[in-house]
Amino acid sequence: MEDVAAYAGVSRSTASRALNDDAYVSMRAKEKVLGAARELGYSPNQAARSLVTRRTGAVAVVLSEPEANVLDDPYFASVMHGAFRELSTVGAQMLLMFVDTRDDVPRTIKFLEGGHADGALVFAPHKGDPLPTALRLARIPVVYGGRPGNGKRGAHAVDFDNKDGARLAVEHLYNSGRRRIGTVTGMLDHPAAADRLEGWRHALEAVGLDPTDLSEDGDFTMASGESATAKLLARCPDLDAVFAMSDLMAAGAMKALRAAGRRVPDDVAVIGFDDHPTLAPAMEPPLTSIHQDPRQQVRQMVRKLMSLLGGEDVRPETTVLPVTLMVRDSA
Amino acid sequence: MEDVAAYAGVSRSTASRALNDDAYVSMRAKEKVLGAARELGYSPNQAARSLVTRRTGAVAVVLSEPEANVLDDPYFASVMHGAFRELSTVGAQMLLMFVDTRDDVPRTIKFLEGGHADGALVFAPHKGDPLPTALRLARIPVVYGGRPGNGKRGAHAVDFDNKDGARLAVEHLYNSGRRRIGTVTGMLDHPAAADRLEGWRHALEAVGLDPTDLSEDGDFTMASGESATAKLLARCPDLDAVFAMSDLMAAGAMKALRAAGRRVPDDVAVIGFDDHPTLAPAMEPPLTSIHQDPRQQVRQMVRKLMSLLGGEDVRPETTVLPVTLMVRDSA
DNA sequence: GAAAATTCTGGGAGCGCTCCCAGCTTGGGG
DNA sequence: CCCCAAGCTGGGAGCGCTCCCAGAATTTTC
Repeated sequence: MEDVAAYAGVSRSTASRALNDDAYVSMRAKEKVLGAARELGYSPNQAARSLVTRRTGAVAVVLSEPEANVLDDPYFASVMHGAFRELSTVGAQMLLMFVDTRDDVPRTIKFLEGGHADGALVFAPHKGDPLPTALRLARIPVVYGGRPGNGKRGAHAVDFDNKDGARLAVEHLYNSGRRRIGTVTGMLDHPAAADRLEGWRHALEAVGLDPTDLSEDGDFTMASGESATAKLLARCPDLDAVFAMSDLMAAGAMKALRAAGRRVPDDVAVIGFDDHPTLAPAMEPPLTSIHQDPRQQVRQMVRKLMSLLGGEDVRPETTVLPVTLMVRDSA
Repeated sequence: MEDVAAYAGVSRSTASRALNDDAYVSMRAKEKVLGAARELGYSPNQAARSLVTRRTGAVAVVLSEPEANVLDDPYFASVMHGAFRELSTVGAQMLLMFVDTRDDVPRTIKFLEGGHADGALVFAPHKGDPLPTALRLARIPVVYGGRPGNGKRGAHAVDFDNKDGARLAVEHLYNSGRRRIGTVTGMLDHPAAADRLEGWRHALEAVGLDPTDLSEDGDFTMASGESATAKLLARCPDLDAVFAMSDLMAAGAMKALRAAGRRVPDDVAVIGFDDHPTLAPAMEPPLTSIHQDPRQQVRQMVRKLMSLLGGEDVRPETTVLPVTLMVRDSA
């Protein structure tokens, strides 16, 4: 920077101010500095800057989820890409971290404490996940994607309206004449799955149907969707609708239904959750699904984190994003 | 650190040495320092360390690929996760960057030049991608995943044996009696697709078959696999096998075949490429595919990058990883 | 048992930047 | 015409660490 300043004929201080467009720099000086920087191919040393500003310009994106789920669920791909784009717009770098095993937790905390990142965006912590507690102790600015599992107050989060999504699904099925509406859940220690289950149950009861025996547990994978649906079918041969808590499980459900000789949607209707832009319309038949927009979720999360980092005294709360029903052919 | 040193009753220097387990520190001093650090909950300031060592401890993972592909192709999910795990083992952080548009290139370069990362792992640059050239000019240590598009010498890369994969597919199909073996390509400006196409053509010619009219261009997406297969079928109604250059396109091919009333594998055999651990076996029928191991690729890439960063004078070369044929039911 | 080698320690310098403060310049109001 | 506020500039300090070097403590060697 010294060189740039010399080349521009100003002092280090003025150069620094110009480069960071601070107040109190004359137009002339600013232009000269910027020109000099360009000509000299100068780019500031991030480490030195961080050392004094105590900001790294990086945000950690933490996926606290078993490996298999993150790998297969296209929802996470959307999240990662959305996070990158949103962080780009605020000039932040994206540090990606996976937390698969319990061993990863201390390492992640250690890292975050080391000041490598200014804050973190944490996705999908499930019930009993030690990460949120550790994070809170470490006093690191964190925004959660989805309601943090261990119902802690005082967390900043952006969630989808999972309960309402389930209601939309059930009502749509009910209105098209279905009366035996089963569900294939996600892992129930996962708040989203728990909320969807609750929404499903309430919606059934609201229209006077009995949820007993109509729920089978899955784990968000396609294979689990298939086996859960098979079990459901064995237990309730008169099943006429399946609400799967992810598109991937809906795909599994369709496989099971096909294997059992049921036609979709003629014999059994299927509704998914996620409305993944390529997966859902590509299915056979195209999947009716609860639409949620991960990009919007990430945008809100980034916004929240930024105001947190900006020192604003944001009240910790969970922002709930609406979901909608996307009707295609499967229901 | 000063505090830790004082608490341990040694000097700053000794504390630093102990923390970085340098040579020439007595056991006693080391233990005291480590103990003090633990008790005081000290964790070193990365920025200060970077400033003097000129190392950040972070590696950028760059996905130079159109958005849609990265989002949908489960191959990239495997790559990201593998990269994280491999980088973890060498204590490096993972900075994720997507390069979708031409505008992203200068920003990416700027960033890497700024010394935010020690090196980069760059995936899937296609022909005409300006990134590799820019990267070379910037003298940043880079290892490519897949052969870099613009056939530059002097690049470090880890690729799969795409030609041989195509050969394996064709030979398997030929040996099971298929004689009209079509292919659905990926984007041909993508080296992997180009190599697979060449392998397919050579293999056909090697057994005395004519590749004319039997190739249709796709772009690695499921939709393109479907439409390309439909076109292939229209042109060559006697088609009895499809070699799709990705599992996702194989899924599309199956859809098209089903729509045309062809049975798989009875009428038309289908082989994919990637052998994605959850996608391929989940298909109906389970997909025969060319198996490649992204984890192994990433491991080699990280190893290469590390020796590059370690100052070793590694000869730039493309390491070629073998692929195998995974036989399931579709062919 | 002294000299030489070896292991260990502490202080000083400096990495490249931002921030604070003092000072210098300009212009407008009393 | 002087004073004071506001706009702008430059130098000094210091962020928290690692590295270098000189010197102290310990061991080895003849």
